[in-house]
Amino acid sequence: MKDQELQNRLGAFVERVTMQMEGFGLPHYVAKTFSWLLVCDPPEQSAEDLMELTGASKGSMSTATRMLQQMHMIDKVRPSGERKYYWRIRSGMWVDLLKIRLSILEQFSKIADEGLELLGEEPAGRSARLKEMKDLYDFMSIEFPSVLDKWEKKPKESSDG
Amino acid sequence: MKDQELQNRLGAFVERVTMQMEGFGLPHYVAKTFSWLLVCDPPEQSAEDLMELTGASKGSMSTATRMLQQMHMIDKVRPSGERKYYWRIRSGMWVDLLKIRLSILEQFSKIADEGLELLGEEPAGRSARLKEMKDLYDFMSIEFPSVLDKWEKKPKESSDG
DNA sequence: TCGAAGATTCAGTATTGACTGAATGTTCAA
DNA sequence: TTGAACATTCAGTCAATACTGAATCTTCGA
Repeated sequence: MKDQELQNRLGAFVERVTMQMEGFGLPHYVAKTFSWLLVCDPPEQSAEDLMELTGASKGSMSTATRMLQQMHMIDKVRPSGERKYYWRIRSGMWVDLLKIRLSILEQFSKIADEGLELLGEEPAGRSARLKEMKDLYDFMSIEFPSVLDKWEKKPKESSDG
Repeated sequence: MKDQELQNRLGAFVERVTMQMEGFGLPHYVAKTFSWLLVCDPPEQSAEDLMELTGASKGSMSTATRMLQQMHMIDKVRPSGERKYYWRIRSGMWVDLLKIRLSILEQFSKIADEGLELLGEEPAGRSARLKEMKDLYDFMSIEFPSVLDKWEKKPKESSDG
């Protein structure tokens, strides 16, 4: 496959990843920037490179890289002797992303508690909806982190497989 | 606690739940409508009731209830002999909500596959980022559903606890 | 079939948020 | 300390989405 053809096909692929990441609440260009960083060569790209790949403006790119960095999804690096910064996907970021999303489960349990406290003197039937919510999220707050734990303790296969 | 005071406190509680649900991508009034349905008395409320509780317009309420129904979060009921419809939280909806969100995990795995296919002839190092993504989501696509399964098979405690 | 209660639609308006790029700030080699 | 390279900020513009409510449609008892 020629370089240009690969780049075109990757462009279509990047669109799909971008849509998926938008579902996580990322703005379009932030998602697109991240998606290009997933497949670009080399893995390190400057702001200028990313502007060309995504078509975003200087300002958008500054925002995009900052947001992705704050979400621990990409790292900023500066090779010694260079004036530019480069950005690359942060190793292990997918697990971190899952952890953050799973921590929301505990929020749900806590919020349900607050509601149950307020309804304490009301007839028990009125609390049934919140109780159902709390029971599930309590359970998941224990089970999901233990799955992540299992993943992190899992021996990784070598990359020649 | 007086009725009015309880209602005021529930109002503040509903605000919190609303914010949380907005994080799921629900528009404000949709989230607010859902949140009131979690704690209202009785659990069944008409569109008119919900308009008063949330302050939303007729049109917004029509949209909100339709969306929540399509997401299987609430049910529409009409008591025999009445002209009005009533809405109530759907029993078991929290598990369904989780299932939908977890099905996204499989999407990630599939998307990573597409990318890996495209990069097939490239040096192996270039695929490392997608490989890391795929491995994690493959694992979670198996583990998370089995947690849900465990929940559904779990004997439920009686409600007098 | 009629009409009143109730539900839905949708064109118009308001609001929010994304995006740009010129101005400004920062860094560092010389 | 200077200025060239690069990064960031933010006021202004544009686009997308939420929300309203009058008009329209549906339902069902009489």
